[in-house]
Amino acid sequence: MGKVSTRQHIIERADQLFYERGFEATSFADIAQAVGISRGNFYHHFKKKDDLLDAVVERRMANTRMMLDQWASAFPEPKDRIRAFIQILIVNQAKIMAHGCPVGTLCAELAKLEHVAQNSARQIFGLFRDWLAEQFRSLGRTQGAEALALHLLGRSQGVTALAMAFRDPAFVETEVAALERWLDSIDQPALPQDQPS
Amino acid sequence: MGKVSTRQHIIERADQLFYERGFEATSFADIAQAVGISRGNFYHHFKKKDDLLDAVVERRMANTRMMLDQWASAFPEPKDRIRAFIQILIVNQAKIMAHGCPVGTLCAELAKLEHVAQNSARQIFGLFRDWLAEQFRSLGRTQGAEALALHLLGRSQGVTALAMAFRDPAFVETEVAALERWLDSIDQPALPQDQPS
DNA sequence: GCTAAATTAGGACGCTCGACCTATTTCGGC
DNA sequence: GCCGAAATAGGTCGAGCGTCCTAATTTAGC
Repeated sequence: MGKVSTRQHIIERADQLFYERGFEATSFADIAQAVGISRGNFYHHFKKKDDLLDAVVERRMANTRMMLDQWASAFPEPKDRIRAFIQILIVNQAKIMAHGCPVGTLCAELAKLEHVAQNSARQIFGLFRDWLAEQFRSLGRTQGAEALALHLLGRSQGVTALAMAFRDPAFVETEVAALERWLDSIDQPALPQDQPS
Repeated sequence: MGKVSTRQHIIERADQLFYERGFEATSFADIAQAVGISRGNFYHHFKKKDDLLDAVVERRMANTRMMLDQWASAFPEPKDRIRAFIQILIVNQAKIMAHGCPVGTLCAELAKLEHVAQNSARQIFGLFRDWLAEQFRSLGRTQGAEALALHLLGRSQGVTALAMAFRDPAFVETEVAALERWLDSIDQPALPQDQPS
């Protein structure tokens, strides 16, 4: 039936704990206890803690891709798709105020540890950046699409950082409203009849 | 004599290492080695690691106050003061790309550890918020001064987050330029006549 | 149904950590 | 110059960590 493999179960719980407590602060014993298996069993699935981290990052990549695809199929309009991205700040507001952005905080931690996996973690941001850039391109902003994507990504990261520090729901809502106004104000240039290069 | 007390020396090095490597990842042995003292000597100055963290946060608070005061005395115009804040992103660009914002990353780490000192760390953000709000008030924005301050603080945090992840100097410079344009666009309402002062 | 492989359990290791302790040295007030 | 306090050095302890190991159990192929 709904039996998920132990390996998958480990990855899911590790994903959650890495998010809530951080990578270094989460021990194998913590995860084993959360999954309900022995510590020894652990090492049959993941020899090194870094292997587990790789699997978690891979899972987050896959989940992110799924989410982006889902938005793309749910919303035909690029602006609605971008709005869905902005709305994560509201949908996950409680978690964000408690533990920040899963991607941003992981990248920050790995950067401080000078961990090899920080390149992989950065790629999750890359997924959002590229997807957002594509939406802005669909809006006709073929020129600075990537800059717009990075701008929005950065704004979103800033909201999560202060949300975590101040834990003020009103701030999050104010900033989300500002982001949506910013999005609305983006001009959707009429397509020129011929491309004057 | 430039002789600084051992205690002060410890705090300075700990401040630096907490920033570069993170609080938990920095051990007493690391700091002792950096200072050039024995581990035993350490415990004469700080009984608990949390005591040292408190001292580091206090130091950062004091340094922040000094920096803000310095800006206030160097720039009579509120907009120039705010511009000085924005320019930290350029002045500390290299450090920020390597280790992020000292305040933001510390708050994030302490939040994940559910550490008692996260309230103290948050106060450093509070210093910036209040100081920025005062500048916006001086600009005539008495109404939404704090919201403007938090907006700017958040924008700055977002830049540091992506700067750390992507390590792209061009992104930082683009966003700083955007922030300065945003600042310039803030309307400075004409003072009403009945404001003699 | 047998057997080899996959899975699980749990102990053991070497190490590092924060914390504590006891000596020894340095220093300042009188 | 004496002496008590401050400062420094370095050892030790228990706990927790990632890692590894061996043994028991379950599973799957033929």
